[in-house]
Amino acid sequence: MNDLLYLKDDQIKDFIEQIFYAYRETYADPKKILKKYSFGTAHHRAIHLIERHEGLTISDLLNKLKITKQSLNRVLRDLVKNRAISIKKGEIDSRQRQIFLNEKGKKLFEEIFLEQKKRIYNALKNSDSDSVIKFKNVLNKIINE
Amino acid sequence: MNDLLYLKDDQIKDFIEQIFYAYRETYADPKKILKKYSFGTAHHRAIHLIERHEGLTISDLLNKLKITKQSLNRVLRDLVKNRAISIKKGEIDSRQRQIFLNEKGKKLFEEIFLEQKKRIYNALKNSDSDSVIKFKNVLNKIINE
DNA sequence: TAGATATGTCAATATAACTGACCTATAAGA
DNA sequence: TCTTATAGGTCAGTTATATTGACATATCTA
Repeated sequence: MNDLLYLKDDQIKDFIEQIFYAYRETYADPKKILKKYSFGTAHHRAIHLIERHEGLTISDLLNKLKITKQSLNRVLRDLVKNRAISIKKGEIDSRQRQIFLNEKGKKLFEEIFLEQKKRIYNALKNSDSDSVIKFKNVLNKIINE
Repeated sequence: MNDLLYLKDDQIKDFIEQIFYAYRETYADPKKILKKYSFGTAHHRAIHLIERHEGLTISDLLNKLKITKQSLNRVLRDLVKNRAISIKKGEIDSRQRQIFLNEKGKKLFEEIFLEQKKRIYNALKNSDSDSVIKFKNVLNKIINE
């Protein structure tokens, strides 16, 4: 298909394998912390996205997570019950709901992030900025393909 | 924690989000194909690793997947039943089992890979080799942290 | 031969997703 | 204003993938 080494099938297969490991390890690190709060990785992903996109709507979150609203509902119910998040009527369109982290949710996020950060931080600290920029660019191209 | 832009928390949070998207999208692509064979992503991951590491043992596979042997057993049973793989006694240590793809498994792998490859191939084809090398290096550091 | 190792399996449970159906509230267009 | 579309909530049942714990067998190693 191509004579460039980095486009050979074996290289692509390696990437597919490594993307799996990178995801699994990155999200495995904070599982002990989550368990203290009786949360799982589904809650983690939701909290992460809410922190990164404060005030996002239910459908924003559904589009990012790509799960059904029934699945998301379980997760959000748990987070509301725990007072980690608040769900408010949309300011412009009141059919919508906007999701925010409460103080408790912010603290939980920080605790999770502190643990999860280590792996990425340690991987990047010995990389030059050019490597990091190029890593980000390729990652982005993979996502947006 | 650090004054380098690419080590700021926001950047790290972005990476955590992007690693999730990259994994999800990469493994979502072949789901329709898998469904034809009544297989899921668990079977896909196993087939991928068996293809990449022909003749690997049960414990090799367990170490790569990091799931319990009970979980793996369901997956391998399905694959054996489908004649996608063969499990043979270890040549050196006959307590061990070595796993191989059959012709049917190889064809299935190729069908899955052809679909999954597109995303990675298209992402890499417009990147220079330096970007690809650096992407691989950073990914590796994340995994081995 | 005794103990350690590699694997297989039964049973119960947990987590996170799914499909399908149906409901309310609100916005937007004819 | 009436109608339809959209955003979201919820009930019920099911599926996929993982877990824990217990126990069994075969084989290697000291």
